[in-house]
Amino acid sequence: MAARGTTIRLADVAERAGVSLATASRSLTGTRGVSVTLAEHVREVATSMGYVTNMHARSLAGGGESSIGLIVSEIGDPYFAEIASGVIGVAAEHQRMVQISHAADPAAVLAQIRLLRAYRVGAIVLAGSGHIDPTMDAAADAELAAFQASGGRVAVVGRHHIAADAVLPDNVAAGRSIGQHLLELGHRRVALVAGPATLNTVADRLAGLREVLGDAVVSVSHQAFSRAGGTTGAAELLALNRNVTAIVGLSDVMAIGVLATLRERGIRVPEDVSVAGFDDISVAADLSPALTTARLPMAEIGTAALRLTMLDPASRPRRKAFSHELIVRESTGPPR
Amino acid sequence: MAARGTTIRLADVAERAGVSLATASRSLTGTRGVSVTLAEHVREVATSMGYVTNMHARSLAGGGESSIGLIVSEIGDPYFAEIASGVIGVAAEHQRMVQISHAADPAAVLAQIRLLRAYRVGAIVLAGSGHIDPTMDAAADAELAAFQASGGRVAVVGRHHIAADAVLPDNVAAGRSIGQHLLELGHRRVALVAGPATLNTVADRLAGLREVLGDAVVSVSHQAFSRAGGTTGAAELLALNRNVTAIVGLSDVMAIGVLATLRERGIRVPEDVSVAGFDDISVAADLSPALTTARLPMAEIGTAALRLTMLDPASRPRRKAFSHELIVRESTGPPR
DNA sequence: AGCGTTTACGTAAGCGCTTACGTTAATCTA
DNA sequence: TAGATTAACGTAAGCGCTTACGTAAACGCT
Repeated sequence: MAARGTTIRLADVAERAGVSLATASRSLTGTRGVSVTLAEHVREVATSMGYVTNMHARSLAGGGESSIGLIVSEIGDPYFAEIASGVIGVAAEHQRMVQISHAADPAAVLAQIRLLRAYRVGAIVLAGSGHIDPTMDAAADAELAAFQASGGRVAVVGRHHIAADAVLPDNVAAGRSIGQHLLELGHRRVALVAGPATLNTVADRLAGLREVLGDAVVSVSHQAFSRAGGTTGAAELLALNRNVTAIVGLSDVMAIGVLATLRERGIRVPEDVSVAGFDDISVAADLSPALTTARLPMAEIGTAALRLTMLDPASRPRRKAFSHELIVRESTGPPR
Repeated sequence: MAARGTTIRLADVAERAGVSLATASRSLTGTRGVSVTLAEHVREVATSMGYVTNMHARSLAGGGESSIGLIVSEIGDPYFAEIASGVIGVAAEHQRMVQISHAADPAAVLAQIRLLRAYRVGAIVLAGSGHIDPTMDAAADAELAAFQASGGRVAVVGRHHIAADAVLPDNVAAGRSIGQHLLELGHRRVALVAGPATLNTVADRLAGLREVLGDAVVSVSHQAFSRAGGTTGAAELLALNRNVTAIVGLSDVMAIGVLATLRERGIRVPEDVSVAGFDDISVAADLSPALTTARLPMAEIGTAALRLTMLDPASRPRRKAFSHELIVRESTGPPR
């Protein structure tokens, strides 16, 4: 909170401009009912005095636009950073602030939703994946439901067990595409380095891969959904020595970890083993070697999510599907 | 704003719990003056009723912790994403929300500072680079000064023309290290692909490079401080055909762009030309080839910036310097 | 010209909360 | 055990703003 009794109130501006508080308020908010010249005058006085609206007071009184809450697992992760970029872009178009929260586990998500509610945000975009087991997200879902019941809007990205607007990346089909691609190249022994099995995103991608690959999936390692998870997953896999000809990371970030481990061990990609990922984060094309991946337009998904919350509240929840695109680059090739 | 007349107020909780508004407030905020058992009872009632504090009201009334404002050029850029991650981490430790704003040019920065002020944030972290010409940032600086005068705290990362806490990455020394490294490898014709010449960050890195490289700098291209800027800068350079043996991008992101253009043209790195960058963003090690760079710990810089704002206000402004570390990887080698 | 409308403002009632100040009962000090 | 603290709670005064309502003047119409 700003201290110092020097804070300039709207009342001060009104007095200095020789008008009532009401007129001053109307002049600044653009509400009609004030002659243009007077309004202009008030605005000049306000500017000259360095007046700054107190959004808290404005919100309390019922005016003002609300801000947007965005919950991500980790903003340092390119996947979420790109979603955030999309969300912030749209928010800025509408003069809305975006409050970003980190929340990696269900308890943290719940806490952040509570906080966002306390801040009376108008909408919440939940970017993290939902869990297969509905009970894990139950508390958070209940909190979101209460938020919606009180007029708040919410949009989730990915499958969640909650009646809210949703942006759905087609993870299953993406998994199929990657699997198909590998199969066509001739791979019959592929390993998967995945994130936590409890996440819908992971489960869906896994389902798509398995559907196409079938018995060709000879190993699945569940690790943290991060680069570090990718490196340990790959290391674990190598220790198993299952003679795989391809490894797919369940996200590009994980695939980057896989690539790192492989490089470290002197295993060539794609000559010795092929590697693929999901998402097509922007650096995917610049990796060593450039990563084959199933592109899902994260920034667009972010903008779409926020846009959903801004539509007319009627006939919700809405869902918007996003299809993927297989991007074949250098990290995949025929098996030896 | 939440709609529906169903909103549960603290007064409702107080009534239901059979206590006064004041006691209810004290129970929830932890203020002493209430017997532990009564406070506990009130809290239970509040929870059972699904009460959610109205932060706007709380802030207006003078209680409550304020949130943090963070201004970045583009959250999708790993450089800023890592800073943001650091800031959000510290903020979470203190139960503070972080409001993130995108602002790429001085006018946008000014607008965002105004908005942040309106939201009565307690502190503002300005992550974007300052400009060489003080007049470009004059308006924003004045706004920040006013913010500080009214009790707000501000921390900037990098050189800015304002009396505020600052975290200073040693860009000049980083430039020297990169230059030195190239010189030692035997390079005598190096090109620089830089961001806007008006930015302090660019100017400082440039100064360090020039100090060491001297006449060895045969070309400097100023582009957008982004991957795209890197690609066009490299393309421009290639068109000039100056026979350079090394190219340094003024940031890793730009270097990535350079690498992309080189790869596209079939120019090998580092055999045909060496490439280096700045920052050591987390993917730098995973590039093709792994990028030699001057590491500046962005996440730490983010946490340090926010921490500065939380210190005792006395004896400010403070400045905290961050030194760099030369990370030699595969993208640099002796010239042909 | 007379009456209803609209326009331009002022007055004042909150929005939901914290906290200074009072009041009473319980605890302590000498 | 009387007087002084202290603890536990209630009362009420705002925090800075928006907006419903009221009023007076200006405007429109027949």
